[in-house]
Amino acid sequence: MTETAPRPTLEAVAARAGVSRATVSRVVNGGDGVREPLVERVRKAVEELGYVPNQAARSLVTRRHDAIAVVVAEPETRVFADPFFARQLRGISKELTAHDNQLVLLLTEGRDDHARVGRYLAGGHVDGALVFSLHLDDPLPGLIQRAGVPTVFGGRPGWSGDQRGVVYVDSDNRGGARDAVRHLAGLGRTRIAHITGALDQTSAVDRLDGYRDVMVDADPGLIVEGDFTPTGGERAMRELLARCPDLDAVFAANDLTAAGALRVLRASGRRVPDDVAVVGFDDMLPVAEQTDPALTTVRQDIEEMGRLMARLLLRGVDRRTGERVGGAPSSVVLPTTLVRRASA
Amino acid sequence: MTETAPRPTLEAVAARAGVSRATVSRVVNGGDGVREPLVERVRKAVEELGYVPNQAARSLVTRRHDAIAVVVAEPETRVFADPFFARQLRGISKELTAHDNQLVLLLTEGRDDHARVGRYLAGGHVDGALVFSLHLDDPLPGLIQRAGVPTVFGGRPGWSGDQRGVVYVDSDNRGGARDAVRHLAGLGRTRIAHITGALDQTSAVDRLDGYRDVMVDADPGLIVEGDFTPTGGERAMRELLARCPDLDAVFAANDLTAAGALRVLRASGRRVPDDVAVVGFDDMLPVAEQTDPALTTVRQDIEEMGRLMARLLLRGVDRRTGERVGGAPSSVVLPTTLVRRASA
DNA sequence: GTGAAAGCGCTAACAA
DNA sequence: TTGTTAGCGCTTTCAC
Repeated sequence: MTETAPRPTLEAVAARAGVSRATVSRVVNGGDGVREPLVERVRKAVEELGYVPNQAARSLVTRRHDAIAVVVAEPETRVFADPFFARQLRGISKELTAHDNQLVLLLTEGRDDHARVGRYLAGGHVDGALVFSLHLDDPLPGLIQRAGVPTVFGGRPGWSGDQRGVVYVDSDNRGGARDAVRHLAGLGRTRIAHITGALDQTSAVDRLDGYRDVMVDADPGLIVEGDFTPTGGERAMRELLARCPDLDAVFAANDLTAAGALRVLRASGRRVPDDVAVVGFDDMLPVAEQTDPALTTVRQDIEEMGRLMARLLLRGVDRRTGERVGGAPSSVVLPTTLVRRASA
Repeated sequence: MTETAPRPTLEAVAARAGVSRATVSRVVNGGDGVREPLVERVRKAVEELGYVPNQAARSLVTRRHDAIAVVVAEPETRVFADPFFARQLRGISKELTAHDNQLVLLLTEGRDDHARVGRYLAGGHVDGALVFSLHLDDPLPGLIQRAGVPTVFGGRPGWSGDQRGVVYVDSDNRGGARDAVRHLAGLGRTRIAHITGALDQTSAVDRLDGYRDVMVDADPGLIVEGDFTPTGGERAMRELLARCPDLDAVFAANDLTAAGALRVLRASGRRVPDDVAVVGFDDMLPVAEQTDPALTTVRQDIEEMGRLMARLLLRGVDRRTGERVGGAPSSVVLPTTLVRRASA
């Protein structure tokens, strides 16, 4: 392995097959308009030489890259506390692979990286971007919009800029929250509390809205702000218990929060679900199935979210090449399902 | 945004700065051998035009891509049950970013994808590969080795092929396991059981070896095979309890397994750590801190592993360009640390 | 130290 | 249907 053998070029294949470079190119790119016998000969030559097209040369002329960027902002937060991220990536990867696209991963660590990402996207290295932006005040979405790259967001972006043309895929956080609270109500619970998520994220806001949809005139004391962490859940639960000792149910903004709440409830001597019923959100398996009792929760199809994001993006990208697509893609909100376990 | 403005080329910058393309190229690539006033003029032109080099054109001539592939095999297993993967990626990403390299993510779903990955790597699209291969019989490592791409493995690859030149970064699984068991022994425990991980993975094998290092002539009945999952941990723990009701400690191959074991212990009426002390492995926070009692475990620096992998790879890649590096990189095994919590 | 010119490997008009 | 030809934007000798 001292010297890597030079890889064969179109030229070499053409020579071997006894045709022109153009013909080889046609065959390699689908073979339309080339007569069968030639196609066969070229295929054979490609095979024998182990020819693989040089993507750089191809991109140089086509201006396509068959690559899309996945931008994940602020990985220090939620992204690394749970396996969501990996799940979404998997969905994205599957879809991209099916369309022969590569996935370029851009992880950002705060402000300094924004410029870098902006430059990269504006630099025309990829055909589009899939962006996960978690916070309401994140400057990234705006930056990316300015870069002029086709983009699909993961989760409703909560920024205040121009919303036109923004495409996102999200779970039905609000609807899922409604289902959770209705389920608790259906169990006969009347004093249903809510521990919110970090309210600088749209998912937390939407879940709170869903709670309010059902608990139209809920005691404001039943709502406490959490932050999507177990510790936050514990603190919030203690506060709730102090404020409303008569509560008989808790809807937590996510499973991690619910896990924290569960611990405090147990420590306080409450039995779950007998005294207090608990519902989470996410169906984050390593947590939801391991709590004691196992958690009733709202499941979102994370992998499907990823797949859909990629699909929407590729559709938009195809359009660039002139392919018909029947209108601009629009956002999609995926349904959630309530998963009943032991806690409610 | 109907028509994307054509991005400025070297030519344009050259014209604006009143120099040749060659000079601009030199400045853009470090500015060596160009006199200060010119450098300044070119920099200004670049700035004003918002020039970003076309990577495709550049790669076409340099044959470098400033991109490396991260190959993750079999994402359906462990990778998606815990946040490890994300952590490693983060470490990798940081290091690559610092060296202006992009991260191309290749997720594989079983055999069908191997050919695709092999083709991609052999196709010379990237300068190197970082490979996570979890199973002993994985054909991927061999495939990749054949592709002739500089590669660093995440975790000691356990395949039976030619080991020469194989570079990997791993945690000191064996040493960490020894520490865990010694800690239990230091607590005065004598009947220390071990629930292994999935033994088709080197990490599980190494941890078992570490256990054996300390428990030189342990009762074979104290060792039960698990699979790194909570359910496997439960099953194994039940078996252990049936076989050796007198055990006073358990070293579980990972935290998930420990969590399962903990539940069974509690159900059986054992108090932890009073009756049975438990130690896990990984320090997977969302689990280790949430169990009851919180888990004493062996921490590995996952992010550092990722960073190191990237560093080793880039070093090897640089060498290609003729840069001095002082010998081929060799594998690295990172130390672990015992984290004491309540369970032991 | 700087510029002119020759490609890198490919696709896409256009001609035949 | 097939071949010829002209670049895509850049780096890199090689003159000057």
